[in-house]
Amino acid sequence: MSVRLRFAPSPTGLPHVGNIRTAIFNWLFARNQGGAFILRIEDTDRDRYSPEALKALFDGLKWLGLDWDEGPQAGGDYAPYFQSQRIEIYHHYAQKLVEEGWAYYCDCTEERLRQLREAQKDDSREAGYDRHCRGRGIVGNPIDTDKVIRFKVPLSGTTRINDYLRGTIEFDNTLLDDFVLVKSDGFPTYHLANIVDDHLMKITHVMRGDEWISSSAKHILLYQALGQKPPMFVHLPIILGPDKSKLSKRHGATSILDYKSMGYLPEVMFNFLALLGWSPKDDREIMTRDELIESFNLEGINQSASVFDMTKLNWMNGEYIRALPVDRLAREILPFLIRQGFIDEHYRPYSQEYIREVTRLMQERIKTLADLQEECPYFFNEPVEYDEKGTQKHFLKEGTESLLELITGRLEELSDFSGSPIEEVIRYTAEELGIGAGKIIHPLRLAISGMTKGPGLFELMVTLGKDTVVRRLKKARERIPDLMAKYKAYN
RNA sequence: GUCCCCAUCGACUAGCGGUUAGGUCACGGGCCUUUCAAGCCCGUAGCAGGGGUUCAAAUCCCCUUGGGGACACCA
Repeated sequence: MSVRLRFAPSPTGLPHVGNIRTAIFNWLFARNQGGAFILRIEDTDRDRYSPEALKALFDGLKWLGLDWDEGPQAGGDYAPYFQSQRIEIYHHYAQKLVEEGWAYYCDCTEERLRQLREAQKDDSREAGYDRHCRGRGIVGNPIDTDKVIRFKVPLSGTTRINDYLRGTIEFDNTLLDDFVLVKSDGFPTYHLANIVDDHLMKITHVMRGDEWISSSAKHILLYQALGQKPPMFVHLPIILGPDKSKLSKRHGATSILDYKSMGYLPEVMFNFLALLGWSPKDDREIMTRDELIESFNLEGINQSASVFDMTKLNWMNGEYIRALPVDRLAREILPFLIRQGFIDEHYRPYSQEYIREVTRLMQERIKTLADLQEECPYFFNEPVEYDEKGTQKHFLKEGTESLLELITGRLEELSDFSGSPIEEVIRYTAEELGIGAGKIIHPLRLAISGMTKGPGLFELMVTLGKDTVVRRLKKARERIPDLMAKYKAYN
């Protein structure tokens, strides 16, 4: 029998990288085994439901290339895949459980439950529902808004869950309270809906976050009551922030779409997340989607939580960026340049060719698609200020003005403003003046870009073009007296 | 507080009784070089502690400690 895996998010917030990692593992295992990957939307919490979250979820999955064989938009033999559209199914099972004595109606008010909790807080003894209605024989209907249906947890004994990674885990039944199956709004809780659907949809492996371990005893009990065989559980270790607590909003970006807008490539997020908590057991780090599918297995999943390391993510993104064909990279960078206001949709005021050149020059110098703004604004804007350290080092020497003037004049006369003639002019001048070429190159770079780092100067000049270069050189020369005065005053 | 899970360099990890404890990121040094990157070379750095079992323990067992998670009419 082939495996059937599901990813069952609830659309209550933006898709968290932790959940996405879970989706990736499920997807990878399904693809590795030639099984099915099912997307099921657990939208039974009508208070927290958010259409934006649902859209973001689809966007995120599609961005990463996590296609589903069954689910919303795809359909499938077990449709519908929105739990909110399966209410009657849950009611049927809930009613059956009540009739068979596994569950009961409860009409305790919120107020009573609140007081109960209050009293238990001081007492510090058993927590949870006190089973007030367990023996009252209340008759009802799942749609009744003044009642809930609770599961009748055995008063003694232990429940064992079998986890693929951790073996058998035991829970004392006395620790469990009579949890709610159907809420007073008629919607099922996660516990009921999840078990019913996993059974009906013939899910073979439940791969989900670690945080579910403690509830899984309830799930086993439900499977038993329903006379069903539980699937294989694979509880995945959670993802931590740098401070080792569960990765959350306060650690910064947590939505997969945040990473998209920060300039990370989808294949990087996929590769990186796949390696967070799973290892191919060899030394590979950069792995293609196909390699990941081919290598993925349950044995490689780690048992301990792992820290989401942005530094390594940056490295990996850089690796992928460098490996990309220039044209593809330029295309990926485009939306970022537009967003940053450097160009419009038609490359104006520049050209596709210009953007391609900038991309080519910057390819090995950026870590994210958004880095151009920081790394090389001079390709799009005139430098308004000059790097401070650079200024002190390269602009304040006697003779810098005349040097710039000399070079500017010679460059202006060049009819062929390309790499080697430019280099020739500079090297010749250096020789003529009896100085190292660096003595000319550094001040020139600063004058042209305002920065002390960047692509090779000659390439940079060619890309910017003669007019721009000459204009910036003249402007820099004019400003040097001011700069000298300013820095002299400080020193 | 109760229950549960986890424990190898700062981070991600390999190791599944016998290894000089390996790789990657980061960090430090060097090479290359017009700067910054990239690339290449080298290096610093780890089995939480204590008991067992065994000829032999990072690997198996127990305890301690530490970290994390769960304790809803949320998932």
